[in-house]
Amino acid sequence: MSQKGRPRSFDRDAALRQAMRVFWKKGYDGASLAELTTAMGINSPSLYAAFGSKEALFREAVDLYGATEGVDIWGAFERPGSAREAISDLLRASARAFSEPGDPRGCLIVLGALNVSETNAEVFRDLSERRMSSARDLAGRLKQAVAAGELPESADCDAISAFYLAVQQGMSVQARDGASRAALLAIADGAMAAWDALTAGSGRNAGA
Amino acid sequence: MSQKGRPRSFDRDAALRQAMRVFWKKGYDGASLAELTTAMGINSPSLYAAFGSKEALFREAVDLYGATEGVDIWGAFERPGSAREAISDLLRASARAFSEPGDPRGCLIVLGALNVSETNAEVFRDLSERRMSSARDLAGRLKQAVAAGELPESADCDAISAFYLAVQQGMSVQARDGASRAALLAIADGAMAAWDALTAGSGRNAGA
DNA sequence: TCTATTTTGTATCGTTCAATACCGAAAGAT
DNA sequence: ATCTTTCGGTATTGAACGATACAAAATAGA
Repeated sequence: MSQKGRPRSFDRDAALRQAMRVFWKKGYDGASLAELTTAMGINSPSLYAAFGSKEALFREAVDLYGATEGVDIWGAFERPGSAREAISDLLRASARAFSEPGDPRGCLIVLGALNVSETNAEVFRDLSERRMSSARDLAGRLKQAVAAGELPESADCDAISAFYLAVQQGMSVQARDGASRAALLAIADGAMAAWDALTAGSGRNAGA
Repeated sequence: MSQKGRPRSFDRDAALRQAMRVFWKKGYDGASLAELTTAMGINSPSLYAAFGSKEALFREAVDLYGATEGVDIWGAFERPGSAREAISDLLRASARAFSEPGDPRGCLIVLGALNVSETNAEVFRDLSERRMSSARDLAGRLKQAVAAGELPESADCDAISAFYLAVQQGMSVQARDGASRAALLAIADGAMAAWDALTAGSGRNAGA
């Protein structure tokens, strides 16, 4: 009923998966239409008919990334367990995801567009908001732990969240530089070494 | 004696400084020749005569960045003091440099080229090597502290170095997302909260 | 003053970019 | 079987890209 004319001859989901991998590897600006259409196995008119534009295709690709890789990485936040376990699992899952053999290295949401140009301003904003949304999710999990009495009231949840997210983002950079899975896991463990001092600290500027 | 023909009518160093700021803000790929020449106040033939190519100009810009911003950030490694002070100063100086009013946010060496394309492969490699060289410098300072008896033999200097560098790299990402100076400094302090546990730990995988 | 040498500004090179016009092909609807 | 609708493939669009050809302009040395 919905299918009136000539049916599409390619798998839209499979094509989107290939596009996601190209964006993941090359970034938004670095991924050319020629490279995208080659990887997707279609011609550019088919791409525009099915996805609208390069920017719209990228948005769908990022959504798909969140629904696949993102679930692997952030899954610990849905499962029961302590806040410490959730963050440790987040970092260790990130280390594994960013060094998965056969996959592009690092995180699409972090590496997809870090420089603003005239053509990618909206894309940068979208990714930036996703990153900041992750920070809010992480802080929310910590505040929940405070409310549950798991962490002291003095814990600076926003600062702790920003710190652990910075570690995860730095792992994306080092993954691009070829860091081994063991090296990334060591970074994750190193970050968890701060947990006791961070959560027991006096909230504002515990270190120094 | 060396000046035979028509003298150059612009200040090469000043033009390079402007080029550095454009690359810093837009990245290597995102900085177009038109934008560079406009900021430098010259035409493209003058750019090519004075610097050779866009890639060669970028290399000189990164060298200048290292000789100016880099000195501010890594200065603590030349000054006397404990390894802990050196790393704390490194992170806090990074937080300040990445949020300096009037300057582009984040680090040119981290953000200049994180996606590899056909035209920037050598640029990516150059920046990647600079990042890894920083990791070696940081680890070297830690090993020096171990040799001096300041840190225990069990300290995993490479892992600690990778962790703190990841924090610094993540700070560049959050600086691009608009994080305040206070937020970046809080990340630096949060990372230092790991120091005691990291350096006293059993070398391999202290956390978890 | 004349020649050699280098820089300057204009105008443009060929390539690649994202995005379409066009038309024949392939399906459902009647 | 014919009409309508949508898709596929070829060819191409105008704009922006990095990089130069060229000739006038400006200096040093003769």
